[in-house]
Amino acid sequence: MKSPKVHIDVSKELFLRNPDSSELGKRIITGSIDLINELGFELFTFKKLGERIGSPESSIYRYFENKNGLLIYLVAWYWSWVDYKLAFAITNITAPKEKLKRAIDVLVQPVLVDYSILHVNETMLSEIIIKESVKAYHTKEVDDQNKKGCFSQYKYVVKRVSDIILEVNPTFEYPHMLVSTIIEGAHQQRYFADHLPALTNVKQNHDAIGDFYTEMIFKVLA
Amino acid sequence: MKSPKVHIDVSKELFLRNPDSSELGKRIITGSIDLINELGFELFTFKKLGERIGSPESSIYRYFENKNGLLIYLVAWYWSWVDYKLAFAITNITAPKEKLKRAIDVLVQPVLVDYSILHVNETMLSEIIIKESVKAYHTKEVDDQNKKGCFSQYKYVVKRVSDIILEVNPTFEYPHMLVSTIIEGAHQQRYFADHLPALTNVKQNHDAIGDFYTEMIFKVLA
DNA sequence: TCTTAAATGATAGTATTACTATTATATTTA
DNA sequence: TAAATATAATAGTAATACTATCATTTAAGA
Repeated sequence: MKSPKVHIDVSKELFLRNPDSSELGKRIITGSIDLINELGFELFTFKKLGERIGSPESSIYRYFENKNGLLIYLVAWYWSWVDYKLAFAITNITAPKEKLKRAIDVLVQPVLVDYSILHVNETMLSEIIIKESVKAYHTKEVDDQNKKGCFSQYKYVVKRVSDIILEVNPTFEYPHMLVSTIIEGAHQQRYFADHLPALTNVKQNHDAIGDFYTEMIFKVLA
Repeated sequence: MKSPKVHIDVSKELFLRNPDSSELGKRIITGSIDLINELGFELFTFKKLGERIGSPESSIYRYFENKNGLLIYLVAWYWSWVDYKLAFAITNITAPKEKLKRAIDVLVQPVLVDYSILHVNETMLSEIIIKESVKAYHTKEVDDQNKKGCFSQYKYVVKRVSDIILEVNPTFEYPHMLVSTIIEGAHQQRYFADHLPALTNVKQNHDAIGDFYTEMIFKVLA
């Protein structure tokens, strides 16, 4: 449902009750983005979220099984939104290399503008993705959740960009690997730049991370 | 202290009491590697570890502040061990490209042989690193722990390989970024191959991950 | 508009987790 | 042999991660 009034849909395995369908649901999403950002995912609890939004935690449990389920929802929402941005960024572009360049930009550039679609602060959400998204799938339940389709939004983004890569170089053997390396790498390097700078190379007044990965992808495909 | 009887040292910010200095300490390490592998880090607790090794949890708390501290110790031990393997792999090699090739191999090839230095099952530990190590530094305490030097073993490995990169190409601007991208990328792709194969490209009877990253690094440096 | 169903709020309760504290008993060291 | 140190055994606490119940509000259908 991508209409001018942008609405991001995620599949129904991702929640018990659709948070998009009620006021409380929307407060849960808005509030959780705020609170995870403030406390970090480990210290974030449904109890605290309930206090923040003025509702009992038992009500939040009607929307999500647990806090990991909520994180998976946020991650899926994010990738669904990125997919929308991707589609928009490459519409009417026919030259494969230019298409790829624009796609990479969407993936590796930081989200600075707050698009504020509905009740979601995308800038803040993208920071959560950088800091916490690995925790969404590094769990014991990953295989079950994958079977249910919890990660299909992310997979779809990877597939979409992989297809562009194959337009640029149809014989390249590792398109998915290259795309997921770049996506995860860019997130990780932004995290390192903030917390473990010895693991990266940050330059003043210049987006080293974006440059590095853009350069890398074209060299690998050459 | 790298002698023929290999002994891996980690700095003393990483524990309350050195687990290497007592029988109980060694059982804590051996047992935790077993149990984290079995349960995953989330379900792993000091209580369960105590039951496994036949000691009360309060005794384990004398060695480590909490389970995150223990994970940081295991990760640091691992990188200290990798650094030893690296030093060994490149001794007496003078050609920079050959040196780099050997270093990359140490970083991206899976740990299949159980070297069984002391009480540590390195193969199992390397699986923990792949699945759980991101949780060691994706926390609210990362900056404090970094200041204390908890991650210096990892940083040292990155620096060592970065220096080889600069031997191959002295003008390359992002050596640390390239090394950490490859290390984290290789781990992540092994995880994806097992749990989210749509995000990677696995080939039968052929180490795609090793090939991909080796090829990548030389193309980027060319 | 009245009736019923559905969602929410208020409250309570449980098992587990993540610790801290205390004391007795081994074990090591001086 | 005494003194210091480490471990075991046990208990206890606050917080977490839920589940359950029931009254009340809100929304939807006839």
